[in-house]
Amino acid sequence: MRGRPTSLDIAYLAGVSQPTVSRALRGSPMVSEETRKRILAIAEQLNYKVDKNASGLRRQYAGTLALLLFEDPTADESHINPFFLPMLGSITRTCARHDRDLLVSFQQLSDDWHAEYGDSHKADGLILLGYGDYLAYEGKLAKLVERGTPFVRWGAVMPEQPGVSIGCDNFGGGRLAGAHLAALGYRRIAFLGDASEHYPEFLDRFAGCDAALREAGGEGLDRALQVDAESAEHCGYAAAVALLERGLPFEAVFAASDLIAIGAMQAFRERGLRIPGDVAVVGFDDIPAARIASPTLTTVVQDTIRAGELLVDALVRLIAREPVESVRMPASLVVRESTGGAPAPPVHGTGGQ
Amino acid sequence: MRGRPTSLDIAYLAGVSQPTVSRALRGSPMVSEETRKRILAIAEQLNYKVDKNASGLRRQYAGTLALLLFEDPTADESHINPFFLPMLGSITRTCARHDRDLLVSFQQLSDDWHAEYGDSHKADGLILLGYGDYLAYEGKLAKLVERGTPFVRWGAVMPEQPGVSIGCDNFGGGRLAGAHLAALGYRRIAFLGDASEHYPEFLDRFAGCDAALREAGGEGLDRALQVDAESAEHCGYAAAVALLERGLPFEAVFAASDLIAIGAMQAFRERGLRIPGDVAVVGFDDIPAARIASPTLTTVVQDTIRAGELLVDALVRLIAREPVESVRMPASLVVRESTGGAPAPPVHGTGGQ
DNA sequence: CTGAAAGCGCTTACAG
DNA sequence: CTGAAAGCGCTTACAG
Repeated sequence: MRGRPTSLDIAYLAGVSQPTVSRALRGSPMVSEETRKRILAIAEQLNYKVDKNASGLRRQYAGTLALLLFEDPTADESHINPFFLPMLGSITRTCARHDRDLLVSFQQLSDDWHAEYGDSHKADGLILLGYGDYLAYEGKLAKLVERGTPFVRWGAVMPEQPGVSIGCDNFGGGRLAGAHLAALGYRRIAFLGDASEHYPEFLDRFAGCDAALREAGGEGLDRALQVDAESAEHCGYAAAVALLERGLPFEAVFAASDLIAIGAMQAFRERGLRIPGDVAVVGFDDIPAARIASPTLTTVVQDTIRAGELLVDALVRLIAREPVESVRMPASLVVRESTGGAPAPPVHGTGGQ
Repeated sequence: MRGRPTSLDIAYLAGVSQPTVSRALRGSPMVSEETRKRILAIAEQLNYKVDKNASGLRRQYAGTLALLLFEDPTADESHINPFFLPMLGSITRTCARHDRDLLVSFQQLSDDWHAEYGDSHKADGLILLGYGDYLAYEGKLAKLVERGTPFVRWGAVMPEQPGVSIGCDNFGGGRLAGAHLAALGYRRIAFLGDASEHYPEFLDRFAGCDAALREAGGEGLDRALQVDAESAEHCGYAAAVALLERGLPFEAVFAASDLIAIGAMQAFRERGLRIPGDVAVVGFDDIPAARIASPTLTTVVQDTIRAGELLVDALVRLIAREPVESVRMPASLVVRESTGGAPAPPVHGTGGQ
């Protein structure tokens, strides 16, 4: 027995045929209890593991899911959006629960990832994460559908969309933000984020906030107070600067993401504006930095842990050719100092909650 | 031609034998230029990808590296140490450059990961990341070495250590922190972190700081001002509280990691202590939050991007049975507001640098 | 430069 | 309940 043991080695030691070993190991009911036990004991002792390549080849199946994370082209190469970190953790754990391995890869939206995976049996299906220009991306989704590659993506849930999406209720989240600001008496609210069909998530957040302001009897969001920004601190910083340069009055800012909000707060602070005294700020995502920023950031929370579970569960079902629906998850609001709605926490508030 | 095309389909269309297709695709020199071109064109057109299972089975090789990230048992389930995020990005990119896939898995230190991978041909080698009790872990490393499983780990580089490690010069980093504090006139410095052989990285940071203080003519670090803490915000918070309760005077804190530092700063702030006025703080890691915290945190920088490259390069060489040495990477210090050594940055300082 | 043959280690009908 | 046989799709000596 040279090197790694094979099922044949075990068969020899157990005095049975090799297929019987295979059956016993996979828990087939067509093996006697006694034989199974003997085989399992030997396998354990030899530290035998089924060869994934052989098994995958025979079963035409990889037992692996691929997670493709798209990097914002604007982000410097070391900075993945921290929003995805807990989701990544949740995805890996859910994969383990389903007995799948997880291949992780960072991609540019422009790459040929839609061909690279799936076609090579590297992975049985794809999980697509990341912000980016949706229109540049929709075509590739359609191509995946056409080829029958199972995939799920995190992002805006829209009608007529190729494939299955899991996303948060961005409109609802935006509405929570808008209602909160309206209740505090804010009327002229700026929006930092690319609110166009290129970024449907941001657009929905914009629309939700707009709706809440109107419901509160106001005018809604003013496009003159909207500045494009992708989800990165330096974009938020630049957007805030651009907003100030327009010279229009505003009392609060709703940032399309926490990274944008944090960059904007930095710009405001450097220009001597007090937060929330001169300008209130609301973000979106509740990344860890939202609690560390000064002032701490009021923001819309998405349940990233649950999201990771839903993504993997949906993909596993898709691979099994079961029907799967897109899911829009509820969002909630957490009020912190940046909108003046909460006093400084009396007890330790950074590690928990 | 049903479903996915195989090399046989291409052979048929190209009018050659199947092995010739295989040779052409892998760039063997034993194929005429003309034949190769014809084959490549057909493969391209059919969107052919080599089946990884078949190829891996035949070559006894996975083309895959496994990244095992150990979670701090104390961290809540969604919080991976953000320090590892840029490293993860760098690792995935370096893997792509080496034409390897990356399997990612989160493990408890107690799990049987040392058997799970490698033995099953899931991966050709392991990358081990994560903080945790080193002594609980050393035995498993020795077992990996014994089995001949190629692996590299991120962590303290020590003599007589099983396997290959890539780590930063923790002693040197601690010395930079100590020298900085000494130069500012601080003498009584507390250390927050588990400075024992269970956490050799923290111990080295402690020892480096101690050495610098002595070199500056002081007494070194006082164990009475050292409080155990693992790398998490709530641990740093608790450690700072415990430190204050001891009632001993101290002027500055060297935290074994940024997460500890940020938790500690929170505790100090809540008790009305000014930073750096009443207590200066230095961290270690330079996670993104270090720049967002208020005050911004002076800290020791590790080059995580380079670290990711070194880890993958080393593992690839190990797999090829080439000799590989452990590497200790230099650390540097970035001075920010928490030690009062730097004025508030005049320009935008959050996104770049 | 190319082809016929063997085999990587499994899983799964097919017999018994 | 168990075994003999075939085959998943490649790669690689071995001939020519």
